[in-house]
Amino acid sequence: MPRVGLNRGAVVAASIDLVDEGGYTGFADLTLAALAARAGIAVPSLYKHVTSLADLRREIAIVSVNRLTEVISAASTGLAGRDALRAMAHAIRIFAQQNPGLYAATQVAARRDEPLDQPLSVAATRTLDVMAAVLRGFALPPELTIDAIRVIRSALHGFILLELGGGFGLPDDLDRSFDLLVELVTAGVEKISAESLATIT
Amino acid sequence: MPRVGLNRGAVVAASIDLVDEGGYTGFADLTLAALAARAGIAVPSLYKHVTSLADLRREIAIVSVNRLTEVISAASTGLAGRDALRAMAHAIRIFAQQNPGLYAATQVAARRDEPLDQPLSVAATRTLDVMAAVLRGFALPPELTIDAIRVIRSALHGFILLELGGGFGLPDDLDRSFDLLVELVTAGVEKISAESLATIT
DNA sequence: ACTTTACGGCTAATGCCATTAGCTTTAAAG
DNA sequence: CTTTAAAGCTAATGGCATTAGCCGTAAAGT
Repeated sequence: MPRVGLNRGAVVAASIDLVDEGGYTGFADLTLAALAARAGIAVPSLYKHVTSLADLRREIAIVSVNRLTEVISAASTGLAGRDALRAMAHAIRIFAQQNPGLYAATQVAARRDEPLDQPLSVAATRTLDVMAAVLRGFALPPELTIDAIRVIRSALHGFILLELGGGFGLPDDLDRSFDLLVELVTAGVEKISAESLATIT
Repeated sequence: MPRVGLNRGAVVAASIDLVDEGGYTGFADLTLAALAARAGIAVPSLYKHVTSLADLRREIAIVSVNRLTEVISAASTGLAGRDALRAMAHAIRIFAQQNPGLYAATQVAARRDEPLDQPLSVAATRTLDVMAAVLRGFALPPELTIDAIRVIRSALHGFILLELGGGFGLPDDLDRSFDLLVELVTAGVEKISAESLATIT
């Protein structure tokens, strides 16, 4: 038995490859059997590096969330206000199109009561922080920032899920629909920003 | 073996009960073993009424989509324009909150190439028709109607998924965030409606 | 009323999956 | 050169969907 010489990192990396090759359902379809085959070892050997399939999924989710954060950050740096928001929106969509499996992995919510989800929770919080930073240019009051982020996340998330999942019949002119969505949300955020400023004044 | 006297309808009904009791993940967690236990028969006996688990899932999806269509229709009849849109939005969210499992079942997309998905496709089309009817009051040109429906679906869908999946940390003031989302989308649709009218004139 | 047939149930068996237990070997640490 | 921990292995278990094939029951025909 010539040792392959794997470690947790290599196993996770291999699983990420598999997830991404599997398209939108790659994350849900991930199986230890497939991973072991890819890594060139027997299935039970995986347990030397990973405590369970759930553990592996968590790890993949963390990596995916971090990549998404990175993408958002990269897309919006140097921009502000509506430009930053638009850039973020398109960057997220492109990430999802290019890495549908990882985007799907991004969706797993961290349970606050589950200690094992703690690292994922931290990663998710960082994403939200970056999103909040993108909104800084709108000068929204704190409570409205929370609402605005929720609205933006919802709209983008919903569109992307429907797009990846094939929920919009024909892929006809999806770009135009997405642009409209982004413009609509951007205009909405600008509006509530203006209103909140008016109230203060 | 005292016959239980089941038929396809009863089996599907029992599975729908199970899915709905299972909360948000009830649809994904549905298992023939659990269903057989609930129905009081052995697992293989289910195959006398259903050709596979996938078949059953499809059936559940159809029922769920039809219920959602009904909910939207009921909520919006007698209303028009922004009132109809608002009513639809809130009705969908309430449906999802009260029947998280069925709402999740609603998400399964019909593949156009798969003949078995045909009935589901039909059901989904009916939902879109009702949504289009809700938008009638805005007098949007046809292409914009498609875009508008996509935007609305995306926003509502995304919010509801994040809400049900626990994607928004604390459930703190989610109602307010949702109201904001609805107002924002409504305002956006009104705006593009006004713009398209202006273009024509 | 009697027979026939179709249907609704059953048990047994298969195969895929994750997971656990316990063994062996390699490679690094001493 | 020896020890030891890590990394691999095979074998076994239990949950799941699915298939094959058997048997009683209830309805349909005569």
